[in-house]
Amino acid sequence: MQYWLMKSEPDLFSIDDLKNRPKQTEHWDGVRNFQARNFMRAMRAGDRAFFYHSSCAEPGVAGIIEIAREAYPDFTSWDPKSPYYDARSKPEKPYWYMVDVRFERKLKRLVPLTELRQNRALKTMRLLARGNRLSIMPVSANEWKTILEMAQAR
DNA sequence: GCCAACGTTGGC
DNA sequence: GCCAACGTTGGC
Repeated sequence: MQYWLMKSEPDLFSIDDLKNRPKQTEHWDGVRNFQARNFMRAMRAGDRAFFYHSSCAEPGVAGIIEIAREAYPDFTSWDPKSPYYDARSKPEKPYWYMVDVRFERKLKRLVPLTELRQNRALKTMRLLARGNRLSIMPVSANEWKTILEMAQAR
């Protein structure tokens, strides 16, 4: 099983929003970056991901989600009314992809970005790399474990 | 709202 | 294929 981190702006879509969806499942649309798209295509059903809250008062890791369906074409990409519309993408030749995610649980507390930065065990974590803006990225087993432990502390 | 950092685009 | 210009991300 692989581990991932997926960013979302909680004002638009938070972990509680996912929790309140029917079947606690939702598709992860709107990814318009090649690296992030390629990571999504590498995801397998059953993989776990951290749900990360970004661009908000307290950015950080909020909870755990499961990959419920592997990558399939992001249909918002050929919908002219969607803010994620991209003329290069057609139903017969999709350009962008999405996965379905299922709510697993919230962490006991949100682990804020400031704490992640202070933890020496996470020194090489991709999320914390200078200038990183990827919205989807892999997480190592050690990083995963470290962050789970941080959520239990305090 | 600012701005650093980065990805993408497009002229050449 | 280079690289300047532009747009976007996301923390602060």
